[in-house]
Amino acid sequence: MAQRKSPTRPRSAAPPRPRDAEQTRSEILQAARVLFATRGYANAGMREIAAAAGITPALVVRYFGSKRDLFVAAIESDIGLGPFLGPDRATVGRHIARYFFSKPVREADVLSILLHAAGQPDVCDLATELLTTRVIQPLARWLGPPRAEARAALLLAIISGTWLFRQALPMRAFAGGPDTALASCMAAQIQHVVDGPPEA
Amino acid sequence: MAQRKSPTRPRSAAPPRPRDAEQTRSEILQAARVLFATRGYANAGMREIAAAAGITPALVVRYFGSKRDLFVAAIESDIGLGPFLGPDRATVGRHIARYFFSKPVREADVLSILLHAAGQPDVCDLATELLTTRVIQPLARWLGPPRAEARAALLLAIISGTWLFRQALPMRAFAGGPDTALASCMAAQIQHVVDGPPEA
DNA sequence: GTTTTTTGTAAACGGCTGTTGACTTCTAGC
DNA sequence: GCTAGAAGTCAACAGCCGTTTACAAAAAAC
Repeated sequence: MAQRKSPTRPRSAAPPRPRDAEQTRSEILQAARVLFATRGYANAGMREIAAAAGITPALVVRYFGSKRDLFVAAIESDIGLGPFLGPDRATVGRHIARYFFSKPVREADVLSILLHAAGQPDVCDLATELLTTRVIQPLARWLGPPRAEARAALLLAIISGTWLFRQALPMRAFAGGPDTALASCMAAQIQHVVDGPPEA
Repeated sequence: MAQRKSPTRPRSAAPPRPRDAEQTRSEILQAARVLFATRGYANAGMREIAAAAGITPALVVRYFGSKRDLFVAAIESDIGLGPFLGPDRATVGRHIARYFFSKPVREADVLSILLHAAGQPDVCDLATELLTTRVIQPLARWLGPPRAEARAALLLAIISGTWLFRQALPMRAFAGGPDTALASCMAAQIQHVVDGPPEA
């Protein structure tokens, strides 16, 4: 029988992962973003997240406290349309559409994560607050009158709806790249809302 | 101590529900629609659905077999934009917007249920198939060229995004009635897609 | 070289889940 | 009235969940 050198590490086939707290922490966050985005808050389990990060679920708890706190940490870092809200208003529709349709399907994204928070009692309040203060309000300020808030909300709905069917379900009709007819339709539609009030 | 007349019904304060299989079945379906729509497929439990219908979870299983089959039964009855796809194309945007913004927040709706299917491995295939065959394809036929399918997908995204933020999260910015600025913006936006290709 | 702190694992906890089988209770047919 | 079957309840199952506790190993401090 093969002798085992130590009872706690029976085989050294997998080398012991180098202990680096900072990298482990970021790997947990990355795994959480991917799984929250693709499977939703309820369906992404702690064991699944831990396995994707290559560690043990107990360690996830030790790093982030609880699943809800991990969710908060996964989305509070980067959210918002800030990079698009520059002075060039004439091409913002094309830029946004190109950005979203260039990302590969099923990639982690803050918007997907927030959409999956719908219906989860313990995180949907957080999601609505973040979407209001970090997306709708800055967008409304950038759009300006008339009907700034309504147009901002409509833009959020267009982008989120497209993103939802592309990333979360996902549907084949939304699967193409940035040169599809759908991407250009979306660009024109966004631009139409940005340019002016869609009704007198 | 108060004597109990029978061990199986200790108190007759609540009269025994009249036994009507057909009505019970429809009450289960209604409760399932409401809870699937508001809490999502994963978070709506069988016990919760049964309690909302006034019965026992075992009875739900006996009527519908499993949770997934109940989900199928709850959505397959009514789905589609059929009622709106009439010959009058000039006002369809206003009609759709008025319809959606007239429904009270948190009411059961097939669209909400389908959106909540995102990320659930056992039902999202069914959701994408239903949305494709019952919504996108009829809508594309009704719209006609050019870019029929892309425009249909975009319309689905606009409606679903608005509906998601209004019903599922829900966000205050989407909470108003059919006379709000957002409703009229949405109507104009839908009409813009229906009327013609948003880009040459 | 020894001790302390950090980084990680292993196993278990209570609680909730969908589902099942055995059991009552009401109702319709004879 | 009696009985067969439908309608419904009850208690329990196995399995998964997030979380906790106890412990091992690596790194750092002294």
